[in-house]
Amino acid sequence: MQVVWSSGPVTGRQVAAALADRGLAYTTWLTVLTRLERKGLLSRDRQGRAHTYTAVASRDDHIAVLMQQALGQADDRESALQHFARSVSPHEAEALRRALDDLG
Amino acid sequence: MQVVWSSGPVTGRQVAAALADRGLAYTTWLTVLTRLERKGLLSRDRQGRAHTYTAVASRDDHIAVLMQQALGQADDRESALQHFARSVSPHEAEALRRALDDLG
DNA sequence: TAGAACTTCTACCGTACGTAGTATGAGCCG
DNA sequence: CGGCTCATACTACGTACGGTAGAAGTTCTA
Repeated sequence: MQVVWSSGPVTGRQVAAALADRGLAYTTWLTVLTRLERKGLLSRDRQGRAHTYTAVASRDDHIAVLMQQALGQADDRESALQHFARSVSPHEAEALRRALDDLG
Repeated sequence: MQVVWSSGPVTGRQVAAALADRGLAYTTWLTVLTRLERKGLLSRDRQGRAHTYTAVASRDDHIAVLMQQALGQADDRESALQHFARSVSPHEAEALRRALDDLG
């Protein structure tokens, strides 16, 4: 499902071609694209007879939203963030620290 | 659903009492507890004729798991973390920084 | 204008969740 | 010990969503 994102704006035909190895029908991919659009993850744009689908947000932005949603369930957001910080690898902790420093 | 966590080990009766304002049947809460147990979020323990349900992980731990799952969809985890870092409030960024520092 | 390409509509299946009734088992009290 | 009460287990129904796809309708284009 998310694989679609990686390749920039696509038409149904292109998706079906890119993921032909899964042996799914073309209309299946159209349905998937339509549902992703209804869900707000993709936007589309008619180009001649075909639609071109574009990701509304980058994958990283989308992941940030998902993480924020998880965080939203917290009673105490900061405490939850602290737990999360303890759950990442040292390498990732370092990356996170750098990112925070870059915030200024 | 998640409200159950906050109060430590509980029996079905206690849950139903605590959430009586929702006007749901007692057996509804039993079903919910059973499903949460099957899902691995709660563990239970027979205490006489009743079961006592205990959260397997704290809410914060659970949230950390959810956040990790979101992160797991990333192509480049560090990049995703950086995006996430940019999505938190300054206050939370500070808390996160402190938590990372505490990691040693 | 006919055919190809593309979409839209509709559909079926499985799974999950919200909600709850009925049946069954366990413990306690007289 | 027998029955009453309480708790659970089993089953069920509706809704929603994701995966999968065919049939019907629309729009280019040669």
